[in-house]
Amino acid sequence: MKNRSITIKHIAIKLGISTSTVSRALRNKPDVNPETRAKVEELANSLNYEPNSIAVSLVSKRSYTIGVVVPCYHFFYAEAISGMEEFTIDHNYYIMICNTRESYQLEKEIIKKLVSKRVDGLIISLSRETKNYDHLLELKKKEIPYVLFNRIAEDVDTSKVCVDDMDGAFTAVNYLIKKGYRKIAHIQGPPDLLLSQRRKQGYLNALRNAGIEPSDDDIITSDFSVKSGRLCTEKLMNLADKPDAIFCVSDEVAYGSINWLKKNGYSIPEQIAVVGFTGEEFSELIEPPLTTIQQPAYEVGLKAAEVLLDRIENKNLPNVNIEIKTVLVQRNSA
Amino acid sequence: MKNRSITIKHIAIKLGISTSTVSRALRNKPDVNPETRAKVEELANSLNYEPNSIAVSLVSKRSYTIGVVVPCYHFFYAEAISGMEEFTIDHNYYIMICNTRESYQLEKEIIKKLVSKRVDGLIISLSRETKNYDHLLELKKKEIPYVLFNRIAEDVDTSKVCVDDMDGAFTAVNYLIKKGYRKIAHIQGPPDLLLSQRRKQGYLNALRNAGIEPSDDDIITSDFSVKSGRLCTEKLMNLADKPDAIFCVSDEVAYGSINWLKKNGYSIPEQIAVVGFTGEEFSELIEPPLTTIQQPAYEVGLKAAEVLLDRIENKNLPNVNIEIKTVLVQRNSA
DNA sequence: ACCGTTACCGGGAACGTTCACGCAACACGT
DNA sequence: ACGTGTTGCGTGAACGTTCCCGGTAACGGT
Repeated sequence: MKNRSITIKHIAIKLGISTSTVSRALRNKPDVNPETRAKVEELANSLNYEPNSIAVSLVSKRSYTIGVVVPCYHFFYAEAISGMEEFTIDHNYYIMICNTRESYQLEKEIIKKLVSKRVDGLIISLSRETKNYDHLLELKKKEIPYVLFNRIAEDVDTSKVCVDDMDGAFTAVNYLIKKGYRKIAHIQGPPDLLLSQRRKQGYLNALRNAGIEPSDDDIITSDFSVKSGRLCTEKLMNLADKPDAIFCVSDEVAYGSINWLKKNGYSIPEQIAVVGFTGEEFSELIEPPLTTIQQPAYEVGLKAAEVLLDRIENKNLPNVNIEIKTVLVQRNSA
Repeated sequence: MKNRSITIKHIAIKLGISTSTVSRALRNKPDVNPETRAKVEELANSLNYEPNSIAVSLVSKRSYTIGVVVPCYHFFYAEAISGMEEFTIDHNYYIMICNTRESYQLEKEIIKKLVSKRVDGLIISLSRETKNYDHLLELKKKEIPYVLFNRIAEDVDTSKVCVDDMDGAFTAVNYLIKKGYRKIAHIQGPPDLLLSQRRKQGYLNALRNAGIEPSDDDIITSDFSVKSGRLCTEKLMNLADKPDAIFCVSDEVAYGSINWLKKNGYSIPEQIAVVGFTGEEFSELIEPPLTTIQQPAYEVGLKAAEVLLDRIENKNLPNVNIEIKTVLVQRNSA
């Protein structure tokens, strides 16, 4: 009582022809009589035949599957994954998603497993712990194409897709300056992350560009969370020389910041302005609606998928380094 | 210059033994001399050998992959998928995620493709358009286990995991009644969705339970979006007999509702109360923080994965129908 | 009558594993 | 001397495809 799904062989036997002819007929290859082709197609249809893609993969050495490795399921990644999925499905690829939970160890294991599952390529956003890139070099050695996105590493030789963080930060801070704010603080992300560094650099550039000398006291480190947004804001507001504006590394940090400020009687944006970075769907729903730098997450995912698929189909395409521009969304928090 | 990854055969040849011995050695099977086993393991390690899981799948007829089909990438699904992924990865399964974008046609095609990819099972949340279940019956016929979650269909014979919507809605409305609200309106979801019906039923039950006769005018239909929350609220507040509380089918609808109410000068919760359903992360950040029914999305996903994996490992387990309880989160909007 | 071409089809190997057998070698007890 | 076990290993088929190669038959041209 074996649960055999129907194969090319069944069709061949039933029609009294060989499996190779059936195979040819089904894939619209030449060298098959139109009549036999019709008969094969008819039978295949009526039997609801579906080729076993495992077997196809074994011979073609292509799985039409790509591995996606993210460090968490933050809003940004959900959006980005949505973009990847939409692009890949239209090109007949499927995505396999894994979460490293910010662990370098897990990241290594997961990538290894995905390779053993013979994915055709990988789209990776590095974990917060990742400082060593040997596991990525291994991919290069095995000639498995991969693209880094969002959390990238500068000195890894591969294609990358991310947002122009420096430019986004510059725009945000510049906007604050134009609005008349002068004492602008920055709640930065984990300092070892490239995107944190870049956003901070944009912040510094904007200040210096306006002739304002940044102070170290005005830069404080968060971990992206709402809670740390609250904490950092508290510290900032206990400074002798209080800021009149805060540029936050992420929307969530900004939520925390606004939350603390309101609770402690500050009026936004009159007494103090807050600007975020991400452009979450909800940023417009909080009170006051958040002025923020919108990252096109969906587009980042889609682009990453596009770059990868190109490199899968054509292995010797050169690497690209795509930085997608952000857009400033002006609302009422600044 | 073929990019051959290393196989069991290479190891066999290099060691002068047969592939079956290597296979046995690597999988800790009996019938192999400890010495040869050691040699095999050593060589495999030094060559960084990873079994080709495609080939393994072909013979074992197991892919250790499960297909996840969702209608959109809403917050709830992102959370649920996170739960699935965490559970499955720990059991050495991988998930393949596809988005039907609320289309019945796409849902059918995607499921068919996933089957041809030989997934070991499926976790499905139905599209809004799905009224015909033939594609699910097809799965049953092929003996591919699948579980429905969240957007389930009552008359399909399979395992299901969802939230106890009726109970959640009852709790929410009952809470409003206890708080003294009497004229409670309901912004419902698309009426053909089972979860809409159940939440509405919970709402009705709570009212009748308190001796309040519900009025048809107080029930109005949304599509889950923030925008429709605004629209529905506007209609409700233009009624001759205005409600003093609104029970919303989702948090997003509640955001829209609150948004409209504030813009039009209503004070919450004094003049009118709003209660949501979902328990998004952001529901506590809006003004006023939203009282809502928290759906444990992560847990739903995890449970769905657990139920499916059980049924994959043991095909003749009976179906289960799991309803996970929600919890009322009391905040300031009611 | 001969040869070349074309159209159609089948045989068999290959992809990288696993698995059921079978077999040799040796040990043990009678 | 004989049977009986046990240990360790190899052979070959199987999983469901694709692909290379070769073969046959028919046809047309000289």
